[in-house]
This record gives sequence, C-alpha cells and structure tokens, in this order.
Amino acid sequence: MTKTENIEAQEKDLDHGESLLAKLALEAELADYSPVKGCMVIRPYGYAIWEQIQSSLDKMIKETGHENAYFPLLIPESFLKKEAEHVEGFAPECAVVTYGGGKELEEKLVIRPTSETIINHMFSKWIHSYRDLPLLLNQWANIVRWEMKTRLFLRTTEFLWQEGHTAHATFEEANEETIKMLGVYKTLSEEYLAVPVIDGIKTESQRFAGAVTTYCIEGLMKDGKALQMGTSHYLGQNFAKAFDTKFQDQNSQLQYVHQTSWGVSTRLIGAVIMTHNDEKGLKLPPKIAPIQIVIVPIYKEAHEKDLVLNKCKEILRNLKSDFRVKIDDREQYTPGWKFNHWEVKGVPIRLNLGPKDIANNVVEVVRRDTNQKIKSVPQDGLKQYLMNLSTEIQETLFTQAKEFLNRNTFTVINENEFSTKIPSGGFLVGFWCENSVCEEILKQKYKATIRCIPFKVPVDQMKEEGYCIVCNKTSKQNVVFAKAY
RNA sequence: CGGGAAGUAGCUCAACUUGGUAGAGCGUCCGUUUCGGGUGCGGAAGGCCGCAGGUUCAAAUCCUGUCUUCCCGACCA
Repeated sequence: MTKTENIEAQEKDLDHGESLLAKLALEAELADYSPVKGCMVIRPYGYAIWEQIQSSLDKMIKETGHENAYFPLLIPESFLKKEAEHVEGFAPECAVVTYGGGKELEEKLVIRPTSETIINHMFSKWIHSYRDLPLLLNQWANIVRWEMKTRLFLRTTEFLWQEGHTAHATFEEANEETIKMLGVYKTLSEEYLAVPVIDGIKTESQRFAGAVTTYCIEGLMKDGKALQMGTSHYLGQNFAKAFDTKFQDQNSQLQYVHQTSWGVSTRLIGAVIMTHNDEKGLKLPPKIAPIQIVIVPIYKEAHEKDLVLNKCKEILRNLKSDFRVKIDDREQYTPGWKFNHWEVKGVPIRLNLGPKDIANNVVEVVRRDTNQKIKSVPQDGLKQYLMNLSTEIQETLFTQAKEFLNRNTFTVINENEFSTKIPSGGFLVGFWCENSVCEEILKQKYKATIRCIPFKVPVDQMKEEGYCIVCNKTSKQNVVFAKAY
C-alpha cells in the first residue's frame, strides 16, 4: 500500500471521521462547544466563512426573484398540528416553551424547527388572487431541532440556515421552482464550496414531513460517509389545505396554492471541512475563504524590518481591491510558526516575503491546495498571477474532490456485493424495487440508506434494467446507497 | 435514550488504587537570543481539581446525584 492509499484508507475509517471533524473545527477556531448540549458557538473565523457562503447564496436567491423577510422564532403549538405528517415528523425534535412572564402559558409555543406553518398562516392572509402569485420569499434564521447525537456543524440542536418559501398558482410552476432552487444549491456547492454533489429525489422514507417530493444534493465526505447538503421540497397543496391558503384564479375559481420550500444550513461548513483537509489542517476554497491571501513578512535585522513591512504593505494595497488579503505582522511569532498557523486555518494562498525576494523583485507563493511552494514569482504582474492561481486552486479543490467521489462510487448488483462494499464507505449505485421494505432491510442490516434516486446515474455503463439488490425483483430504478451523517 | 470512556493551569495530561491543602510539558507574560518551516536560554504569573450534595478531624482522591464532551447503538438537515 502506498503512502497516499494509506492516508486515504485512514481517512475513510468511519470511526475517525467524527473526531477529525471536531479536531479541524476546534483547531482552526471555527467553533467551540457551548455549555448546553448540542449547541455550538460559531467563532469569528467560522462565522466569516458562513458570511461568505451567505452573501454568495443570498445574491443567487435574489437573482432568482426572491425577497428576504423574517418570521418569528416562536410558533403556536397548534400550528404544527395542522398538517398531520408534518407534526408527526417534527414533534419528537421540537423544543417547546411552556412558561413566559413568570406563568404557565395558555398555549405552548414551539421554537421553530422550520417555518412552513407560520409562513402559511401569513400567506393565507396575504394571498387572495392569482395576481398575488407567485409569492417568493426567503428568510435567514436560526432553528432548533432537538438532537440525540450532535456533531459540530453537521448536526447541532440549534443551527443557522436559510429557508425559502414560495407559493404558486400551478403544479408546473411550483415544481419548476423546486428544481430551479436545487440547481442553485448545486451551483453553490460545486462552484463555491468546491464540493461535488449528486442531485436527485428522496425516497418516501427520507422525504420531508409534509412534502410531496423532496429533492436533494448529496456530497461524499472524505471518510466515505454521505452528507445531505441541501433539500428542496415540492409541498403540493398539503400546507395550503391545512392553512386554507387559497386564491381566486382568472376564472374566479377558488384554488389552493402550490408551494415549495428549500434550505441549506451551516452544515455546508461541515461539508467543506470534511471535503477539503489534509494532515496539516483545512483547505478553504478561495471563493468562501475569509482570508484568501496571507502575507508573511520575513526579516532579521532591524533595518530589514521596515523595508520588508513596507513592501508587504505595498503589495497589500495592490491586491486589496481584488482579494481578501491580510499581512501577519505579529512580532511575537516566527515566520515558521505563522506558516503552520495559516495552514491549519486553510488560507488558500500564502506569500512569503523577505529581503532576498525584495532584492530580486519577487515573492514566494505557497498554495494550500497542493502545498506547492513557488519561489521567485515576479512582483510585476503579481495581481494577475494570483487571480489566475486563485481560480486554479478553486478548480483543483473541486477536481480533487470530484475524483475522490468518482473513485468511491461503485456499482453493486446484489446484497452480497453490497455487504462487502458498504463498510468502507462511498456511494453504491444499484437497482432498487421501489419497495420501502427493501430499503428498511438495508438500513437495519447495514445502517445504510438510499441517499437519492439520482437525476443522472453517477456511473458509466449502467444497465437500464436489473434486479433489486435486496429482493431480486426486476427493476428499472437505479438508486444511490450510502452510510450517511 | 441505552452501553463504554473522560472532565485537574489556556492546551495535553500526571497525582486518585492506599484521603493529609496540586505537578509536568507545551502555551502565556518579562528579559535576552532568533526570524526563509512550530527558535534557544533565563525568570515569572497562572488551578474552588466540571457542578451539587454526602461520608470524614480532613476529599482532586471515597459515595450519590447532575451537567458537558468523546466512542458504540436506536431518531434526524
């Protein structure tokens, strides 16, 4: 076994995946534990990553015609109960406020696990005519879902997310919206986070409580486990019927609206951590890195200090308009220490600048994605050089992750093959008879689930028809199985 | 929520078995030396031993409860 394979084998060890995540997140100062179980503090560097993701996504959400709004944290308990499947799905994970103002409340208030109910309540007030449609809203919010088992960023009791909620006149329009927003998520994940995903449809058992169809994007983490990174739901008229959200169409007929909801959360940060890292620490994609370039000044003598720092500042001024760039001019740390520090934090590009470089009118450039050190990059044209490099790093991180995903996506033709492959992780693609019993068997026996019915089967040369890997019935349905977070 | 482990200085841990007022390394601070991959040396500061009870003349140490974290299982973005 070569060294690389060995590392990958270790990384794929499912037992180590979790502690690796915590180690990376804590060491890079992204987050810290709170005194309350399952809650975490997002530290400034971690929050800055979230802000980058937020601003990119917020822009895309607005470009697709949505407006931001804010709905309250507390929801009357009765609202949750209006949609049968919804209450059944969420009741176990709801936190409920029973006291306020020093006395027991007449009606308990649920801390939102998601906002479909309160939003429908308002929609039913706001929507009267087809002229009010489509109604396209989004909110950035925190939500609470009580969790048994928690993991930094991947599963916490409280987390930050964005939830889009839309109402449309027709199924076609709503369904189109659902797929469009899933596409936005895919773009965000692949082009910004550099995390490749498989997009598809959830099976009935994995569907959002209250939805007609749930679409999702699924990523594959370095430890071989799948991660649901975003979902987009076609809600049909389920909530509209529960909340009486109706409109008059062009023919003066009263109709229930067709709705969608879609969300991604701070879990995306977990996905980045678990996709881009090495033994040194994080590797942040340039597009979401809070600091894209760090400049480390190197000097010995006092007279060199001014020379070097002035040159660093000059370079900073030059780069500032196009990069999030910082000079680490702290005196108490040596350059070597700083190199390690910024590698742990995943800064994509580092510039080392000392007297020798200044004499030769060059800088030393170190890229985090490959750890490659490029000596003697001319200072003339540096900005353009770094813009190209930044693009290249973004692409390389994606390519590395994509190759990992491809390398760990296998076809399986029967349960025996499934059972030998599933322990080492990865996506397994095989036929499924569409019976939830077979799905449940795999879950019980192997703790693996159907991640999705992919839009596009992620392996080449897959047959059109085969046999369900569990019951052996003829099937035309290829699905993606995996152990998941 | 069941099974296992852990919680002592900012961090990693020792001391606990056999109760007697707490120790190392790293980090921090001061000085000096260094600075192109976690500098070297000298000095100093820093702890209600997770929290709450109990046993005892005396508790980090024994007992009970509780909270948090980690690992393994049942539910979930």
